Amino acid sequence: MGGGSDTPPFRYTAALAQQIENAWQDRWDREGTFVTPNPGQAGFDASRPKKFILDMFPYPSGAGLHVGHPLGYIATDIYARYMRMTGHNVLHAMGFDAFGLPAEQYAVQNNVHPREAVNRNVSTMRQQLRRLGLGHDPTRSVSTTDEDFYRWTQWIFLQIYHSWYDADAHGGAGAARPIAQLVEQFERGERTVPGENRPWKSLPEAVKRRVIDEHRLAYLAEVPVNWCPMLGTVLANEEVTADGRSERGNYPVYKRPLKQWMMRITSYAERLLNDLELVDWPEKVKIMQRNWIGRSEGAMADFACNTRRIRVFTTRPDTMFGATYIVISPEHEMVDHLVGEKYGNVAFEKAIFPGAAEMLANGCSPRELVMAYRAFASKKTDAQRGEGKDKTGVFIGAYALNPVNGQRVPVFIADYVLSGYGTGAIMAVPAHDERDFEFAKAFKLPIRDVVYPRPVAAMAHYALHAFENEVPPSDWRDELADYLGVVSGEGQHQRSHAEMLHMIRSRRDPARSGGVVTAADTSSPGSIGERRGVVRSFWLETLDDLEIHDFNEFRERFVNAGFYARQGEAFSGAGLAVNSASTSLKIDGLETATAKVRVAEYLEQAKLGKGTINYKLRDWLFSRQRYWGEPFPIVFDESGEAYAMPESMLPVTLPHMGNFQPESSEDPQAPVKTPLDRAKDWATTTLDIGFGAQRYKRETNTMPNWAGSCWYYLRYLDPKNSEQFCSPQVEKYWMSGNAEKSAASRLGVDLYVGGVEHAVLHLLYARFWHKVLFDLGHVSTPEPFRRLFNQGYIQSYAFKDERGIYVDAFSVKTPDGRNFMDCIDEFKDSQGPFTFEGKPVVREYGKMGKSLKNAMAPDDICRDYGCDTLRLYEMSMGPLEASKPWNIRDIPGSYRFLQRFWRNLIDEQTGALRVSDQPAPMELRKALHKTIKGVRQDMEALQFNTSIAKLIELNNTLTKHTGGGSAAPVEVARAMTLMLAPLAPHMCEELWGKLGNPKSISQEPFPQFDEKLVVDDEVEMPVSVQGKVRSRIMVPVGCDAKGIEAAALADEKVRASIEGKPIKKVIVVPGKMVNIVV
RNA sequence: GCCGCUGUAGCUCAGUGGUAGAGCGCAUCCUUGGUAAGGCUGAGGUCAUGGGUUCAAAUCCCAUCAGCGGCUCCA
Repeated sequence: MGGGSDTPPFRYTAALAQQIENAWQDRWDREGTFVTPNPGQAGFDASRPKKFILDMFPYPSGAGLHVGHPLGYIATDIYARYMRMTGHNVLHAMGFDAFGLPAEQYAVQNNVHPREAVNRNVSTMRQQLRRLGLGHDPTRSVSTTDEDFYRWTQWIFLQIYHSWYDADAHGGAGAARPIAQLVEQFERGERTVPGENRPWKSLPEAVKRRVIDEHRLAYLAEVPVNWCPMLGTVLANEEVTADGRSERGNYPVYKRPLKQWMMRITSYAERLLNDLELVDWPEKVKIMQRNWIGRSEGAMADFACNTRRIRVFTTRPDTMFGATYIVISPEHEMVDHLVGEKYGNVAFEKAIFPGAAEMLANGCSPRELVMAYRAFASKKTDAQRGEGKDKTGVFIGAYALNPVNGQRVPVFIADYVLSGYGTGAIMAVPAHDERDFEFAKAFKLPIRDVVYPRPVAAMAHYALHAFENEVPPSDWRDELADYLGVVSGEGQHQRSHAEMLHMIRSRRDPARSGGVVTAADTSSPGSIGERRGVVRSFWLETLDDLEIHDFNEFRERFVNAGFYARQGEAFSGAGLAVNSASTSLKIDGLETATAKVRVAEYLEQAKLGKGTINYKLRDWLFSRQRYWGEPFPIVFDESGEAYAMPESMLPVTLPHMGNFQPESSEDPQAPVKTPLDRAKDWATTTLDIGFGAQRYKRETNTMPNWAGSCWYYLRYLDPKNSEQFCSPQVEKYWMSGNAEKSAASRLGVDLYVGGVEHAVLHLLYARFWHKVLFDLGHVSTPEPFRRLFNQGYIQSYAFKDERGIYVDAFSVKTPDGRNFMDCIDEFKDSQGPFTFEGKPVVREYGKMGKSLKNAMAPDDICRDYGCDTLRLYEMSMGPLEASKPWNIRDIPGSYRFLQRFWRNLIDEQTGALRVSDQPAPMELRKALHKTIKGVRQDMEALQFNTSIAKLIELNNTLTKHTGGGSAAPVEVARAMTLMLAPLAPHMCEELWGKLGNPKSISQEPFPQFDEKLVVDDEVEMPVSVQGKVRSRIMVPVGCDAKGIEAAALADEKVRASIEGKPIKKVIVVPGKMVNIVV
């Protein structure tokens, strides 16, 4: 390492780095360097602004860290160190998300109890993180599995359980309120009981209870879940593969209704959406959350059917005149009531699905077909439902009435309508919805245009109202193309479409102008302009594309409202309503947006529906049939009623179980038993929860592993508090700040760094809990995470052998027998062949990971180079947010930079400091101050790669100085050490000590720059003639445009380029460049 | 299919209308004596492609191509 026996004794080698790093890590621990006091505690400085810096909660993997994991941790550490050096109180801690499936699976596979596995893995991970020199506050570390932690997770669950969502609060924005307030309102008659005519007091207890439970933000409901009988548990959607099998074990997964705890996150949909505007997050993540919440404006409309009404949801009420049939989901509860006795004669297909034809031939009834179709549809998993887009379905032998025109339309069931979205029923508008179009085509149902974009509307107008001279045998296609060009011409859109059509048409009326457009018309619509020829040929091409050749056929399309049927695809964009009039409502000619409003108004008036807002977001399924999770603080009495346990009984501790594995079965209908059901002594208990001592059964489901990560950041603030989950004063300081600042700076965590894979679920769930706590007055900010930053992944190559199994990527050889990993650059685009133990392997590229057998442990790099080198390398790989390939060959570059810097300050032979008190030469000093300015900016913006590049450049400048035999000026040495300290803290601590400072460098102020020293007094400016750079001139910084112009024109090379031609124009941008136009 | 991001030196990336840049790698030479060492100097670019706007485009606009990510019968 670092040379042979000749290596100078005090060179910065791996061995020296290790020695320095160990010494400083010990000293940081000993002195509690990174312990951060809370308000009111000794050492707390209230005058400093706060920074709460947070990493996404890691799961303590048994596999240990690889070099990809700490990328974000190193970044937040650098940022935290920089903030400490710029006068902030910094809170930066690290805890462990140790409940959940991965921990349980690890325990099963390694045959240890999860508790033991977690303890072991946490301590390994703490060691690894410590080795990276991360300056976390060790006193604030928490684990979700600590009783002292999950006691408060249960407490928050109770807060949610004891709350309801008052949609009227805050002028309609809504807020969570204690459920006791709801009961008071009912009692005082201030609020009517939904679905009840009787006053609250006269209601039976059971009804009261049902009403209250239906309002709770945490509630029990029977919902379809992903049930995997072989694993004996429900699975989250992301744990189910595309083929409807479990990710682990590849077992079949079924949809099965189960009674589960739910969280009413849908109540918060609007606020979760709107408050995204308050936070400084990557736009990408905001978009993902918006899509997930999936707000859509539309209308509910009731289609009368027999004596009942089918309620549909649509985002396009303006197309209601084009609704030619109705589709409801196969599981829709109304199907049984609506299904007809027998089929009459119809002009469309009655049923399409495997076996349907035979059934129809045998004269099966609608009911029988419905049953058969339901069986067919339920066999498909969600994923399979989406696979083939071929439409299937069954006409149920009933008709409904279209509320806008009274038209009788057939009712179908089809699995392309999902029961969980909207009302589970749609009006089908085949001309303006792709799915409906496909279905209508398959079932031979009518497809009727009701919206045309402007050009098509113009075509329709032309087709239906053409003058004699515009139809065959005249050259009508030319006329039409010309006319379309005019209609679609620039500046025409301000006019109403109808107005414009009228104007243009009347001008072309042969009765008026003789069919000749005169030159007098050239400035008004319909005129002859310069570009008419080009525009006309464009429209002729369009007519060709639309296969418009025969006038009568063309006209027929519009007479039958069958333009899109003929086109073969739906038009789902906005345009103008057509063919949309009845005796009660007429929207022809209205723009889509206006038409939507008009139809919604009509529906409301006619009591047939109303405008409404729908969300894709569903309530959050909060139960897991697992052992390794937080128990619910809930018990059931003998009749099965649920009761919350009082706060005083928390925590409800998880019983120790030797066998904690879930029960598996091959029968998808086998009764669901959770592991905790088997803990008989625990599952049944005698308690006094306010009704005297009674026997109760405990809730034996556990919480999902999202629960702990929903609020862990709040516990970092006050980790040892045994009275509250967090004291309000402490919460207020770290989340809202001490001063009266702008709203933006009061929004919680100042920087939250983590992978984009948590863009939706974790961040949405955590925001939801935080908002509930905010509404109930437990936290001071409406949002938990003000600034979010997604670090990229470290990627690497992976190799699979013939069996498709990953092989150790570090043993893969190139064709010439070298290790692939040592020469990635050369073989980046090569196809190999690559071999592992002589056998051919296939290369892949992706995220680094243990399972891909391409992971490199940070410990190895620390051993070979020191962790300062590793930190520096990881940060200089590229922008933090970018994913980038790990390339071991680039690490020595970072290592050598540290060596060069060290050598600039330290005599490698004696180990003595080698700096001089002489002032730095002006050039060096200027370079220093420019660097300080740049590094400060880069640090704030988390652009550590560029701040490192700037420091390398400065070090190169310094090397030129010291290379001449001079010692580094102390002002440069000090400033550079301080600037490098957040990035390579151990080396800089050491140098800082040698520079005569007893205090840890982490407490020292970051260098300031002198504004005067970052500007040059002379700048070089390029002079270009006709846009080409011909020369460069030096001008003083303050020089005005005239002076610069004179200097430029005086330049010889410039004069040569001008060649005496007359000068038309001289453009001078002071400080930037001169351009001479001749 | 839809949405988003990216495309600049061999590699990883800076560069928000005004001079094409950094680090690493590579090459020459010097020091060092055999190396993942130090220093000097240097080569290396159709800024993905094609149009447009402008005195001036890597940068702004439009289209296309390639790569990556997310969502996907969401009415």
